[in-house]
Amino acid sequence: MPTSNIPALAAMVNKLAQRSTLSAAEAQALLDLPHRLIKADPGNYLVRNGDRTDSCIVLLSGFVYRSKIAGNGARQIVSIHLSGDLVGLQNSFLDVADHNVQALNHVEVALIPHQAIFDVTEAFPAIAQALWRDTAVDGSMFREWLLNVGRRDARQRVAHLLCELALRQEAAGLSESPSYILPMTQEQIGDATGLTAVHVNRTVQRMRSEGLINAGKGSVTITDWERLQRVGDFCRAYLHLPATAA
Amino acid sequence: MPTSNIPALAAMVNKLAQRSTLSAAEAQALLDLPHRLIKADPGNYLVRNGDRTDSCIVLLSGFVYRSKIAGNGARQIVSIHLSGDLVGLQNSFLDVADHNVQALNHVEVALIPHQAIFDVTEAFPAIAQALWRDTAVDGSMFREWLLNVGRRDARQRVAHLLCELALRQEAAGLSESPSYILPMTQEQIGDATGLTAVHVNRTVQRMRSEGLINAGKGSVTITDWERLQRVGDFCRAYLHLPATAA
DNA sequence: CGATCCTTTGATATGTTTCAAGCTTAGTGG
DNA sequence: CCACTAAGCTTGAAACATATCAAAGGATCG
Repeated sequence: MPTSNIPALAAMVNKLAQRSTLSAAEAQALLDLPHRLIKADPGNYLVRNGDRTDSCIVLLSGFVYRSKIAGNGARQIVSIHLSGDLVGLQNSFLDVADHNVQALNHVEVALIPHQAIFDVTEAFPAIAQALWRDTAVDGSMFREWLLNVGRRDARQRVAHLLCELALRQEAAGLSESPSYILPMTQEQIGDATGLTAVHVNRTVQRMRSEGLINAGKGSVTITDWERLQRVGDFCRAYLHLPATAA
Repeated sequence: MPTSNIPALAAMVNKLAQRSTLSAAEAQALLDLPHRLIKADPGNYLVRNGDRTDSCIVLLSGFVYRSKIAGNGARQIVSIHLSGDLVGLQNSFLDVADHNVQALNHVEVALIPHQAIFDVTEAFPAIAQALWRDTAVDGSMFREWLLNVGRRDARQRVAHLLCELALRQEAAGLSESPSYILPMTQEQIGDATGLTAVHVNRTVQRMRSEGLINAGKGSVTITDWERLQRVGDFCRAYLHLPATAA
């Protein structure tokens, strides 16, 4: 149960409202979506590749990641999600899940039945658009990750990942720069960037010695944001976040 | 102008109908979408990174690809599209294009105004779902490419790409296996797989000598489909195509 | 039928992986 | 609350896949 009387899905609605205009009625319809609350521990599966899902996931607290496994057993993390993110929306439209969803740390999620999503989108076309836009942004982030993994070297990849997570957490109001929580092991960072845990380790050390970041103990401090962005070839446009005052 | 009196958007409608159920009225509404026909030559840009687009692209003939450019100038191709594909749907929801769309060979495309898309989806919820599902499949393909580029070696990557294109062309009724048209240079194959043109060349030669494929002159012949799939760690599930009789 | 783009080849450089071991930290049960 | 254990981090040396550079040969298209 949430700590206060803030509705469970409030963070999700806020995030959607950042990118799409929602009337009070539409926002309320989203808040009223039926859902079931679930807790999970680090590593627990929320969805398994091949599952036939009947609901989509809204992350209420903690972090989850989506991954795929190659035939040789290698894992590729394809996205990382933070609180307020709609994770399983894609699966609402696809017969069978084509990837895994796992908890990164202790998480709380809400499961919303696909049918409830469909119903609310039929009743409110603006909601359909907002959710569809969310799916489109998801796609944009995959494209950037593809560029990251396909065409950048190890240092750039890690820097880019750290920039993205910093900005997303800040945009979601989950952290004040320059520090944020990152409950990822170096192995998981490697799985997200197409690198080995060993090489991530050496890369992070190098970045530390260069005065770019300070990482460890489940959190990251960015010591030179401007330079880290330059190193990571980071440009926020692909996140399609609203322009900030700063 | 198309060669016969088949409606320009027929291939798109067929493709959508493979994954979603559409009534006759819905199919007709899609066929009736207002559009402008455009031709383009190899390399021509249909959308540029940063563009503010007002229409989405349906590919009528030929091939296009989407790409992103890293700060150092390296290109990553993030998807390849064939005739009947809806290419710019994502951009309908995003302020500014986050990638390029370019012609691979001589192409004919239809441009449909975003507004027309919105209108038809409001009138026909089933169309909204079908298009949304198309966006979701797009996402699924990005995830698989991410796995391909991040966790497979050169031979697997190229094999996987060739399998995907073979299957998609066959599913679209554009080719009979085992041969199909592939107007990509080895450099472009490299850009799609995160490799160098030189290394693609050596990899393709090896695959040729192994009796897997026969490539050249803008087309590919798969000489051992079963083995190529195994080599490429290819599993069609992520394409979310309807099950075939075979 | 020339010019440009694409493929091929060789030699060398380099980034990243692999393997293996020691070290540190965090969590758990007695 | 300490000791034990497992998980994660760090380090080094060697192997490997892929990139880079450079140049020659083929194909394609106006």
